[in-house]
Amino acid sequence: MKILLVEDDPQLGASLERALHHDGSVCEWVKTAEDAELALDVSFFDLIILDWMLPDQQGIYFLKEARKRGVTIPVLMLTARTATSEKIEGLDGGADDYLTKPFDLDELFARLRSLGRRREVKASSELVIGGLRLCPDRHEVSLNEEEIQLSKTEFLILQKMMESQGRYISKSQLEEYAYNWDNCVTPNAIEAQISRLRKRLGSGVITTLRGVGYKVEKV
Amino acid sequence: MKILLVEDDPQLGASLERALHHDGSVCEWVKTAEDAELALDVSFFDLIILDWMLPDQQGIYFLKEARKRGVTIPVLMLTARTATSEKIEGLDGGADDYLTKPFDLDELFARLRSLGRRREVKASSELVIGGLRLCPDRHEVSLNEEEIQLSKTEFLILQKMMESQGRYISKSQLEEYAYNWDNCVTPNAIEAQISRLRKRLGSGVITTLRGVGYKVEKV
DNA sequence: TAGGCTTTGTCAGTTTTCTGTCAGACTAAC
DNA sequence: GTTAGTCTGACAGAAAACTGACAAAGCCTA
Repeated sequence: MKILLVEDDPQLGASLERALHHDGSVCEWVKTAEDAELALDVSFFDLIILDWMLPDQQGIYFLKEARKRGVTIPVLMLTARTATSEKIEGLDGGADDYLTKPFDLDELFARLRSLGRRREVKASSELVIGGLRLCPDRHEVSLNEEEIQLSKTEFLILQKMMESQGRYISKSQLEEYAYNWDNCVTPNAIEAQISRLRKRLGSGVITTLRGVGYKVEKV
Repeated sequence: MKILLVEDDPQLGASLERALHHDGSVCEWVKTAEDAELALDVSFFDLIILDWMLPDQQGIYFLKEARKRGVTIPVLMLTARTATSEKIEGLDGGADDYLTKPFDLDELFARLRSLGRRREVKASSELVIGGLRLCPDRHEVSLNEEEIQLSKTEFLILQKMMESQGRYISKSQLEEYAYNWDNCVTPNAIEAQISRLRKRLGSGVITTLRGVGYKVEKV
């Protein structure tokens, strides 16, 4: 895991850097918000550990700016402050987690693992709804542990529906997703695909709301 | 945001449920791991608040099992324990965040927002009046936790009425909203829709004020 | 390259569901 | 009791969705 550590306290910074290295992570340690910004522009990071107080800027302002610029990397804030109102400011400013000094290194690592895991989960992102399971990487689908063969388009459509997590998804959305608008197809193409999907998954898995769209039901 | 609250302490549970409702979230409160599992099988949630100690199972085991089964919903664990080793166990068991009792409600909300944001869950603007709940996002309606199927137009009309928050809303307003004036329909079209809505929601939910309009009553 | 198999969009016919209209009943207010 | 407004069951037209058949296209194998 590649971590950007933004901490101006030389002692804490050094020991954190050492500990992170020891933990098997790659760590870039910067001491100012300006350097942090530079680092973000230049490299890719999985995680940011951000001190609340920095010499050139409040960490929280740096964070807010970064979020505005579209940085979505998980951020764990460090601070000596324990006041709840400030924790809230931090979390609402875009932090994903929050730790008050002094803290236990092991807890820090556990929180980092938790933050990092989420990213991995998203990356591998097996989709599960009830007994239905879809693995985009492997291009596999199973229903109640039983494998089901789907064609390419059927798979795409089911994936899109499962990604929307129980929300109805319209035919035009599915069309856009499955055909990229390149191919002009009739709306009936989607209907046909849904019909074929139902034949394979059994009825009851995909429900229709007239005029709205389709969704995958928990079965 | 739809939240599953797993907490056996009746006092804490009740006050959390109230607070979450007040915050605009939909909250399903269960007291045992078994019920939590059931709830997960049946409904979709954006977030889980999980107590460490449950009557039938340790919350952490429940969580580990759920993660194994592919549940990726963010989880915030609640506990009276402050020992770091247990925090670590919680986080490594699949929790996304951790809060020790007693905690500040505002901090809890901030952490929930942070978790929800991470998931890129749009803060779904749930409409709630008494036991009636409407989620425009999911196109779902429930009355006293029981789901109710509505057609597209019925849904639109109920939504408009619920948005006007206890004020009477006239037939012509509803007509404008539901038909965009494109379709010239008789006022009776709305009356028919109201009649159908009443059939589904039960009488007493929608009241009429002659010459003025309709409103949704707290039930 | 031919033949067989699968995939998939289209068509057409069918089915399902929705929904506006009508007519007659009902109701509250005067 | 009258009247205007509202309610609701029945109905029918329309819209949306479903599905079997088919054919074009792609792919694999011999």
